[in-house]
Amino acid sequence: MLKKERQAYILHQVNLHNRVLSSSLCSEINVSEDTIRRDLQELAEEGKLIKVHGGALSHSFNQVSFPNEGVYSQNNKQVIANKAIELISNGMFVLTSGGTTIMELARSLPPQLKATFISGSIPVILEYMHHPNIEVILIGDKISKNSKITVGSDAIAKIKQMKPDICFLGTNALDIEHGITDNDWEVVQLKKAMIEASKKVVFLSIAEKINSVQPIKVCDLEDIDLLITELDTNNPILKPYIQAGVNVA
Amino acid sequence: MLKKERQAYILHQVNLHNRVLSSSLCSEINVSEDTIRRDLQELAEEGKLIKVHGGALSHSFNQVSFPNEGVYSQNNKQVIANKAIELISNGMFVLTSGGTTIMELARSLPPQLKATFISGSIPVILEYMHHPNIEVILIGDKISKNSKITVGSDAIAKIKQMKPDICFLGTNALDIEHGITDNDWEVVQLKKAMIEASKKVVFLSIAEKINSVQPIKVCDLEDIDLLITELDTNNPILKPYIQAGVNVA
DNA sequence: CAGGTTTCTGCGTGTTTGTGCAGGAATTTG
DNA sequence: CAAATTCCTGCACAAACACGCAGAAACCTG
Repeated sequence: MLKKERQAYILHQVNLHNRVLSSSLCSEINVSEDTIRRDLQELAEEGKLIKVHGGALSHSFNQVSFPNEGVYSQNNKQVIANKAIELISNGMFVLTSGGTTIMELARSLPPQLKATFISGSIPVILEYMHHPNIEVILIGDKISKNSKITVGSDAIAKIKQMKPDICFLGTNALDIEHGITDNDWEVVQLKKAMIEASKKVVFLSIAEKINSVQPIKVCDLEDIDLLITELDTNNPILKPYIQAGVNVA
Repeated sequence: MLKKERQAYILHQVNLHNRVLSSSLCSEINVSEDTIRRDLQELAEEGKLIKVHGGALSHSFNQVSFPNEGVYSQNNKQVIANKAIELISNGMFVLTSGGTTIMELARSLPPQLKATFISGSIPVILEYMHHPNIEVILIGDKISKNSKITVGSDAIAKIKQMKPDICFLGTNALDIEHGITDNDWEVVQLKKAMIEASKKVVFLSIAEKINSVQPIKVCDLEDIDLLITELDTNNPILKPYIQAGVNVA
């Protein structure tokens, strides 16, 4: 990996997460900690980030601080993303839906990963495009402006032609009785096609989505190959799902 | 292998992968590392790539780095965009390529316009999405990271299924003898398909692109239904083109 | 076409840059 | 304050680089 690429990657990470640890960077990029430190120092001299003990901070971080729904939920999605990433290995074909949890997954992909990612979500695709080593395949069709995702029969047909190794789906609502449910008809059609096409179906869900129901059904619990949450696997909330035969991570 | 061929190959590789190592190039092309270095240096001086220690990077890699083409060229593009907009009316199906001139067109669309826009360029699509009244259709396929556009046989097949009312294409190089030329093979394939599919083909070109040639041919002058530049139609630069039968606006 | 000129390429020289490692100083943390 | 990180300094080594030179090819040009 070239020095400039590395620095661009670091900068990208800093701007996304507002912070970065040199230790985690050095394991992601696979270079010595010294190199990372020198990079951070250089970038700091150029004023592109703020170096601190143990890592670096985004410049914008300073004034903005914590207005949003917060680090809490963000960290949860980080945890989920990290669990999901372990399932991806080089050479895989990965199909993903849209949504903030998938975004977090896209942001956290290790830079040396070489795989092919397929999606119809514009924000997610943008994230994939920043990654140095992954191939990106965009599913085309009419764009639904509110969900920023391509929807329609062409998109569904295209998905059905594929046989991705694994499929990651964000979750809107998950319930022991009603399974996975959602509130956008067109998105549901897409998700159904994705589930059907994929060898392995993984749902990503933050805990607050568990035990809630939405009007339109996506699939049953049996169709889930793996459910990833930020919770520990022996958390009591998950117990009924495990008993119902759902694999949980 | 000739020098020009070699440099074209290098450029192609850089545009394809966003990065290139001089070591891998020299084993691919089978010339000494010095020659590669000299080529890279030359291309860097022409501003066609960014040279770094160990290889080179695509220009689009740092989206930050376009310190050139200032307000002047921007205003020119505004003029072009305004001329182009007059050709669009409500209910039309409009097919567009990517590029900065098309971006300017996308940004300048009047908010009350109700039409359907089709493109495979991610930045352009993002612009369309912000528009309140237009429908957006995204052409899917593998994303070429450097041109930020979907390329491949699927995209071409999809374009060929369409019959848009009008098609706006950015121009890389225009010459009285060689017609429209470009430097990215995959993009050229797309443009050819777009030209074939559309009822009316409009090329947008800033004056500095006129009378220049690139290695790969897109189409002849006869295939152009209308050429839009920022120049006045009786500007002497345009005269030979008008005499050759090109419609100019 | 002969002779000269320019361009292109590869090689050898020494120099610069990028990276990792070791050991001691500085810092955070409990 | 003690342990653990993290940081800095200097050093070593390999890879990449710049420069000059020489032979070969291409290209004028009268």
